[in-house]
Amino acid sequence: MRATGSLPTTSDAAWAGVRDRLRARGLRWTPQRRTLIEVLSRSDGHVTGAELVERCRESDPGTIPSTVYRTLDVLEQLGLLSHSHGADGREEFHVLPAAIHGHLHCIDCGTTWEIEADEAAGLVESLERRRGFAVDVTHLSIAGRCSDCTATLDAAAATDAGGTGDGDAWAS
Amino acid sequence: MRATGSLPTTSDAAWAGVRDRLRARGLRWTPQRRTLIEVLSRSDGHVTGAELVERCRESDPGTIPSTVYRTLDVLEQLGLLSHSHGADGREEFHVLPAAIHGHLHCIDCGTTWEIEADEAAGLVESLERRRGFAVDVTHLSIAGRCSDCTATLDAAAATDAGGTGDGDAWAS
DNA sequence: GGTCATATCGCAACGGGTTGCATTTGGGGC
DNA sequence: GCCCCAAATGCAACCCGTTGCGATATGACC
Repeated sequence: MRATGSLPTTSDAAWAGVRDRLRARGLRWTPQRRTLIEVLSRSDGHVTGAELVERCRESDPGTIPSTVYRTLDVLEQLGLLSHSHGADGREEFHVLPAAIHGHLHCIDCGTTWEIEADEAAGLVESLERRRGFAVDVTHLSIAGRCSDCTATLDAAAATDAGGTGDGDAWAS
Repeated sequence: MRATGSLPTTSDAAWAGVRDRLRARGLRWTPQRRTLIEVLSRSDGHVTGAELVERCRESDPGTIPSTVYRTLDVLEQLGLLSHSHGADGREEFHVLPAAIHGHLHCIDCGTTWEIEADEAAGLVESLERRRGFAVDVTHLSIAGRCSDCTATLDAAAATDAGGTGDGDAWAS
């Protein structure tokens, strides 16, 4: 595990100032926070809370979940990450959102895709105009079935004509 | 609590055939399911899982959570309800969805609104066309700030010019 | 009415996440 | 270098929901 100096999946630069940004707000720089930041700086942008706890434990076996979650809240307030909920409702953290974006979630294969703000722009504007509702795009998580899984499913249906049958009410 | 014959918030008719629909599929009609159905038939359309467990306990103190959740799954397969996740990721059940619809969720006041399929149609079509992704509109839950809360917030900001300041990255 | 397969139940343990509170500790001020 | 207070930690209990499994009971068939 030691990863002597490489594997920087997200830009290290962005994390460099965290300590000072915390201090500037009267918040503190602690070993536990340092551990989490290090884990985050190595992550590829999409992680669940439980995964983060797990990875923190790799560096510091004494890691306590509540500490991690509380720190994640703080970092979210600093704008260093955002979270949404997967199709199953579990927390999913998005590290260093370079651009404001939402997520697409395939209920069959579980894959996640990002959707850029402009893809949702129509919806956002329409809700804003018609209801004055300001959508939090970063929290937006859309469930459904991806093209691959739809194809697989169609093929299966064609083969054993009859198939599973149920629960596809929404796949118009 | 006996509600001798009234308080039917959702159409009773829709629930009448449940027993037979279950049987037709080789599923069973049990006292526990009867209890849950009765609770659902009195509900106003939007409930959390925990609320349902709680209300079932009112009629039958011996109610076990896992039984309730499992029955909810079954009913969802029958199309009698659908679920999504609130802004906090908790399960939210939508009873007897008369029309396919998604939900809007104010992160400040917690109110929920329904959005009809056509309001999301633009998004749905665009995702279908551009990615072949079939959106599950019934599971769609959009977080953001409603017009009232936005107004309140703006007023507050105008007053003590400075305000809370943070975390509003998305309220473009 | 009795038999039997199996759907469902009850229960207990678990997983992810949150909360309240006593204790510790960062770090600014002296 | 030391003091002090608020921020943060650790811990324990809790909440919501899920899962595995042995025990029970529905309801189809006779």
